[in-house]
Amino acid sequence: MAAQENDTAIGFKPLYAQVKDQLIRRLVDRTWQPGMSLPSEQELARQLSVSQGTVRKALDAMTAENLLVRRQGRGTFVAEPEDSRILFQFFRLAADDADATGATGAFPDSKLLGWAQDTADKDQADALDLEVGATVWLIERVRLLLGKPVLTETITIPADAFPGFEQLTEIPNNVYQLYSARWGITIAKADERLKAVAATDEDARHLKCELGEPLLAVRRIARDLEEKPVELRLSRCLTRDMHYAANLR
Amino acid sequence: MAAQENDTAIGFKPLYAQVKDQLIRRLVDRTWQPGMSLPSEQELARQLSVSQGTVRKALDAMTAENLLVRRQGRGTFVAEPEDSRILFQFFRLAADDADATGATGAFPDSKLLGWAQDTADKDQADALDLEVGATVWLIERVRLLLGKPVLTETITIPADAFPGFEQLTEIPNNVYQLYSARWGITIAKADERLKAVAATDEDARHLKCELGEPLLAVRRIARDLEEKPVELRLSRCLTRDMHYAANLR
DNA sequence: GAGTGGTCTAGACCACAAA
DNA sequence: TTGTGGTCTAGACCACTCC
Repeated sequence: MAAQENDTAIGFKPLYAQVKDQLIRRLVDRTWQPGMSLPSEQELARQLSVSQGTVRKALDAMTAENLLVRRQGRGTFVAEPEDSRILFQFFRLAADDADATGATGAFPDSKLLGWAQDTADKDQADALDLEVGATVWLIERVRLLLGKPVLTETITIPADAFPGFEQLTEIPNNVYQLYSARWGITIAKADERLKAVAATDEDARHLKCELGEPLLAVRRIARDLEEKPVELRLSRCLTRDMHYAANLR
Repeated sequence: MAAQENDTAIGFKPLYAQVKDQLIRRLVDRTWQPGMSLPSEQELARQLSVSQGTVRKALDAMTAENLLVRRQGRGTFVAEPEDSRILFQFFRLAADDADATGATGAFPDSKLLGWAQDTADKDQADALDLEVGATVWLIERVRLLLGKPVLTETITIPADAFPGFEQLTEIPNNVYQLYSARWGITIAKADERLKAVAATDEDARHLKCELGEPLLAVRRIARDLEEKPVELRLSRCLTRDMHYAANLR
């Protein structure tokens, strides 16, 4: 492989980790785009001058991180942000009578309240690694399940990372699909912080609930393939007949 | 390995999965107890008549599930329910000013409110796979961080699974440690459901908060090595200066 | 120095999908 | 039939720990 013989240096990485880094680089630079198939293990091993087993270890790790999808007999593919996966991976709200895995079965509909340009305040700037005052886009939506409003969400994204955003005429339900298709941005992981809060006037209006009713507030920072924060999403969820599912292991 | 040649049968499992099952059986029957070291990979491979690579794959999987701890040069050990691991793995509440990984740094203190025997209602019975009316133990505690009450918790466990529970004179802070040491029960994973609720009279008294203040309600079902539910834990958390951390990937 | 897990290799055979 | 990923094997060398 492309010679990385730092053995005693602190920056040492095993070969398979170096291979993984190389492969992720190809995802970042869009050499391999969502849906495309990668070369076979044998071919990659030859290209990188490592054994097939080492390539496999890198591919397995990336598959575990939902970056790739492997199908026996067919090949290895770059994961796509289809509704079903995004739903399972990033939408942890489920009806109380659904099963334990956390999938709702249906993608929540969206009612767009509006979107506009703004400047980042301290909180947004910290979350997105921006300067205070940097230009951002705000998107406000109410999301519905089976026709009923279940949460409001405010999405903040840096204008710099999404050039031409102002030309959009509509915001699709699945914005991660949009980020990928329009700007080549892959959301790879997200960190969420949950709190219980009281419904404000505005919450009550949007969610048709009582003023002061307890809501689940979720603060999500979504990151791209390089762990760079690219989206801040604040949600406020009605949890009368719903719950947020988490699996600890 | 102990001959399991069902190839076309629907119950087919790869060798390494069969090996893993075998090893877990030895954890369940306490052949290997927390803190003990396992035989070396070579030795296990010989015992089970498989290659070292196959054993390794099983061991790696179990390590990923926090059942084992491997230390280069020393050996492979059965994971212990020490405070630091339990804290990191099962306690997702953190102060807002802590870092993003979800560790609080300190194990929350406990103020025991009492424990008593009771009979399982429908909800408890469903959660723990019991008959309605089965005998259970209830434990009520308030937990404190830096001296301040942050949550109340009600633990329900089946009396059958914890014989001699009535002889306890105190309940330690880390009950998973107790389950392990006293009854050989290992908590391997847990599913949590979160909701926002309003503080009741009792909540307000225990947490020194306002009546009706929004609290984060966490319903945890903890499972043993065989995925059997062994504990139901209902928590109600003050999240004014705290949050529940979740990582989505 | 002996023994352990961590990494890497090379090659075999299988199940599966597509042509 | 061909090519893919999935499994399994056998053996090498390294880094680390303990004696």
